[in-house]
Amino acid sequence: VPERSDAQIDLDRPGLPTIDEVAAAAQVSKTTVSHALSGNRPVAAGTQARIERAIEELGYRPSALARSLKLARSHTVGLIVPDVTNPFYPALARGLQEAVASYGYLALLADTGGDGTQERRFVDEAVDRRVDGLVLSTFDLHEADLDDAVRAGIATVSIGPQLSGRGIDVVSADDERAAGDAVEYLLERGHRRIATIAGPTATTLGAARLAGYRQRLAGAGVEPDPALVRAADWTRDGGHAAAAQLLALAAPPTAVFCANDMMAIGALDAARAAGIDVPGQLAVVGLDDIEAAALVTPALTTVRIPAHEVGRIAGELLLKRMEGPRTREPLSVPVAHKLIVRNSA
Amino acid sequence: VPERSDAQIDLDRPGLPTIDEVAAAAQVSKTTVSHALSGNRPVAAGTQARIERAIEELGYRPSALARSLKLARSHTVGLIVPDVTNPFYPALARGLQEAVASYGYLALLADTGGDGTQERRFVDEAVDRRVDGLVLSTFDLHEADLDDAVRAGIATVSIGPQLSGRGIDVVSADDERAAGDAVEYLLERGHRRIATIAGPTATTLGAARLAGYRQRLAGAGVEPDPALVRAADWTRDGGHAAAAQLLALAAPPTAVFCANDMMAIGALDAARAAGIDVPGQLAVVGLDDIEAAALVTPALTTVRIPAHEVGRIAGELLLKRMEGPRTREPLSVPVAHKLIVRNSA
DNA sequence: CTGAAAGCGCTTACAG
DNA sequence: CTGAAAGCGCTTACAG
Repeated sequence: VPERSDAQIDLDRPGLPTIDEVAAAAQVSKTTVSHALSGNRPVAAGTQARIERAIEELGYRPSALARSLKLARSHTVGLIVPDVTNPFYPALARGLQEAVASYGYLALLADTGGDGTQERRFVDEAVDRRVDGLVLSTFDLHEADLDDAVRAGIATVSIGPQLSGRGIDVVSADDERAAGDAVEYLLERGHRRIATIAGPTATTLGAARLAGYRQRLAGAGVEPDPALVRAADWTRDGGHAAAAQLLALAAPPTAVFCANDMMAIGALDAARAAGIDVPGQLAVVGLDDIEAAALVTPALTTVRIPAHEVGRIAGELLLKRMEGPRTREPLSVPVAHKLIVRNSA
Repeated sequence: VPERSDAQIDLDRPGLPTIDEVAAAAQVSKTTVSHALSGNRPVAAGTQARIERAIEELGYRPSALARSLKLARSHTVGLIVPDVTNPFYPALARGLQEAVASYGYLALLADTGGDGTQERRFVDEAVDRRVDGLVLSTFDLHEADLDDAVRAGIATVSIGPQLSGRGIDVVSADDERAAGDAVEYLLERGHRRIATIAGPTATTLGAARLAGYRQRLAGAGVEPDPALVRAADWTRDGGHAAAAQLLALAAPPTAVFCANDMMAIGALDAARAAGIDVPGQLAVVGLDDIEAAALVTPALTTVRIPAHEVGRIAGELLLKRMEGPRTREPLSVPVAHKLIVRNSA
């Protein structure tokens, strides 16, 4: 007669079974159950089989909470971004996710809306939950806001240079040059009256891209016109409104460099609404190369920053610190950008 | 001489201080530190002050991990959505977040890309991490996939009716009627050749909205034409491609009902690319009323499903189960939809 | 008003 | 090849 454990999934008892219940059902110690699960120590074949059957029958799922507390590693990384509806960030999230998943880490996504209070709140939350790693794409965070995270030994990487120092790794495109290259292309096409729709200039990112615009224009000996510089909030809506103002000028620009693709797509909307031909009457260049850039009409000429790769690199930097030795000089990994010529300029 | 604790933030010792270190610094037991923090028991004013000073000086942050293990509540809710770049879902996430935040819960966001494997993976992850609540906006999940979650006592709410049963609460618009009302509006405007760009018809949501289209057309005595029914993948890109096919028909439609706004915006793109006037030559109606619907040109006529409110209600259902008595009949909360007439139809 | 001790569910050094 | 026990960092029933 084959012996059958009478362990069964008990639907009356609330909660999931614990390792002790599995041990009892398989008639071994929980030490052995733990090793059967982890493979950290050899377990006799028959014992292994009994344990696996018990796990199956009880529907056992180890508590990641208890495991994390014991091991002092949560196998979780946090990703804080300003706007999940901007496809740049989900692409980055996927790159990160893929990089860390094979090492058993889960990436948690937090959307701050670019609000500094929310940014700090999520960092605190991440510290309290003892994430192992943190990737920050933030606008209003300062190094001091990360003191607890650093002290907690949380591996941290900043997307963009604004949070270097304190042992924080950085992965970053050269935003100033990327913006400059976009402007350069417009200059090459013969444009001289080139506007920009900048991001919020109080942010490091917005300032860098604006600087690239100004510097390249100056390099070409083009007189800067303050009326051609508008700041918006990185969104399509913001880009639309800023472009509408530019088009209403007595002397409107013949081209506009938008500091990200979402605003560039908004500029396309504005041109269409005003009956302005793109690129005939207004050339539009973006920055990022989100997936939608290729899909809009006209397809957007832009400078590609490889979001997925940025996420992947951030994940690899995290893994080096999470899996490797604790102290290392902070790394800064540059990411190459690339002009993508389509139909809008 | 005022006595000063010599407790200091020790930057050499890795990791955050524990409650024991705070207790030692404040010269009390950790029991008292715990109560000073929670307020669950009165603490003498002087003691409280000493503890607070020690916490401050040491930079103590309680471990949510240890707390969760002890209390068997993680104060975390998970939200699983198919596509964060569709603004409907971030809006829903914000509604959920706001509802649960005041009770001390954090909402974790997972983006599956509509992939069933990812959906199951995130549910398992949520169970392993012992989240207290789970909100599911999924396409390929079945009730059996939630057995572990239910057994773990995780409060669960489904956005849409596809996961009712097993004690799961539901918050749902009447998708069939919402779609029907969109079609009704087109009928009232005199259209008879009405196409639809449906969602994936294998999904409950896609099927319901398609059924609404068919049923209302039949009710009006309009002969159904299979050539006017196209399925796409809920994205702007998908909507663009489907609309292009519709417009290339020998007998193109005079109106199209799109099963969500993102596809409707894609249809607008396609019409523009083909030089088709909207609404003159093609009326376009969407469904959802995402923020962008009001911003596109022409502004989208659509049927509003209040994403933020859906999220809020989901949060309230969760809270009832998480904070209240364990067993209750599953609830199903209907959400009202509403036709929003703008310029595209 | 305060503390010693047990226990949440795991992992692993130590022992046999 | 396997087990008893300690311990991760908290909370709380029990006791004084």
